Amino acid sequence: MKNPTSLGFAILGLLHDAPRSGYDLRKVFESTPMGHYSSSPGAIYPALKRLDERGLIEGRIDRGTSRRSRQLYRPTEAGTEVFRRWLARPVGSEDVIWRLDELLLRFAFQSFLEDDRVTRAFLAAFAREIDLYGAELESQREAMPSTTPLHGQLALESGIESYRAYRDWAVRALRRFEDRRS
Amino acid sequence: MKNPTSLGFAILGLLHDAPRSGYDLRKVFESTPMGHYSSSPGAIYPALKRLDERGLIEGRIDRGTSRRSRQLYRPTEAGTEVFRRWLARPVGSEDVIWRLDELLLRFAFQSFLEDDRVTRAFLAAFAREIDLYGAELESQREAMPSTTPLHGQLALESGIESYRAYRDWAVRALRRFEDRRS
DNA sequence: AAAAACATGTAAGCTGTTACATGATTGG
DNA sequence: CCAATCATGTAACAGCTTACATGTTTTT
Repeated sequence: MKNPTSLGFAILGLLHDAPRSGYDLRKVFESTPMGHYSSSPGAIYPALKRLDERGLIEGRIDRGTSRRSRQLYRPTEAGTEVFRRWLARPVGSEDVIWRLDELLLRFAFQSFLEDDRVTRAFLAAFAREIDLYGAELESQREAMPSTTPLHGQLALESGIESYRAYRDWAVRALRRFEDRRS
Repeated sequence: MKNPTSLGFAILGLLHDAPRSGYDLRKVFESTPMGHYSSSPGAIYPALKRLDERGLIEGRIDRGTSRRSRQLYRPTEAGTEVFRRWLARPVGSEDVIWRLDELLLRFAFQSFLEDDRVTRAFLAAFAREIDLYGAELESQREAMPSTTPLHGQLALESGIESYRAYRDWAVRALRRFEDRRS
C-alpha cells in the first residue's frame, strides 16, 4: 500500500484538526497560507476517495439543519498511525533538495504531537541537511568559470540565499522550542 | 497550440546554448544547478518529441566517429521566436506565488538576449510583485490569533523570510545590471 | 426572483514517475 | 572479456488541470 501524496497528507493533517467536508477543505486551501495545495475539486475529491479506500479516513453523512447531504470526513485510527509516522520521518538530503514544501507542511502539523522532541530533532536535521546542500551550491558557484554570464551566476546566488534563509529560520525556530522546554 | 512546460522551456534554452542530444540534456539536468528538472528518460524524450512536433526544434542524426546514431537537436526559427517571447513575458503576481522556479529559469536564460532592458524590467517587476506577496503573508501572520500553535506561526515565518531573501536578491541583482550599463 | 454561495462530483487530457528494454562502445 | 557508460526509447500508471455537470440553500 502506497503512501499518500503531499496533498493527501495535507488533508489528513487538516482532518486531525477538525472533521471537514471536501468543500471545507477547498476553502482552507483557497484562503490560508496552505494555498500552495490545489483547491480544485478534481484534486480534492479524488484525494479524499483514495484516503478513504486506504482506510485512513472515513466519511459520515451529516445532516445539520438542512436535508442537503454533506460528507464529513475524519481520520481513522490507521490514519492517525500513518499521520504520526509521517510527522516523525527522518529528514533526508533528498527531502531538502526536492521536497522542501512537504517538509514545511510536516513541520506545521507537528503541533499535533504531545511533546516537542520530534520537532527539535526535525529542526536540527533540517538545518544540517540544508547547510550541506547550501555548501554544495556554493562550491558549484566557485567552480563556475569566469566566462559564465552574469545571469547564471546570479541565478545560482538566488538559490544559495534562499537556502541560507531557511537555515537561519531553522536555527531560530530551534531556539524557540528550546526556550519553551524550560 | 499550447506552450511548452517548464521542462520544455529549459530544454529549449539549453538548445540555444548548443545543439544537444537527449542524453546530453539528461547529463546537464543531473549534474548542474538546473537539476530541479527531471533527468529521467521518460520525461526528456517525450518532451523533445513534443517540441519537435510543434516545430520548435529539429533533430539531425549525427554520426561522429562511430556509426552509433545520435539525434542532435537545435532550435528552429519558430523555436527561437517562442523562446524570446517567453524570456520577455511580463512578471505577474501568480508567477511569483505559483511559479517561482520558472521565473528563475527565465532569468537565467536571459543572457541569451543582446541587451539588458528585458532583464532590468524583469527584476524590477519581480521585486515589486514579491514585495506585495510578502506583505500579504505578513498581514496573514498578524491576523493569526494568539492561540495559533507555535508551529503554525513559524511555518508562515519561514515563507515570509524566504520571500524576503528573494526580494533582497532581486534588488542587488538589479544594481549589478545597472552598474554594468554605465 | 435572481444571484451567489453551498456542495459534490465526473471526464478528458497532459505530464511526469518508475521500471523495463535494447544494443553499441569504451576502459581496465 | 567484463563492466561501465553511451544512447534511445517504451509501457503502465498516478496525479493533477481544466472544464463540465448538477442540484440546493441562502442572501439580496
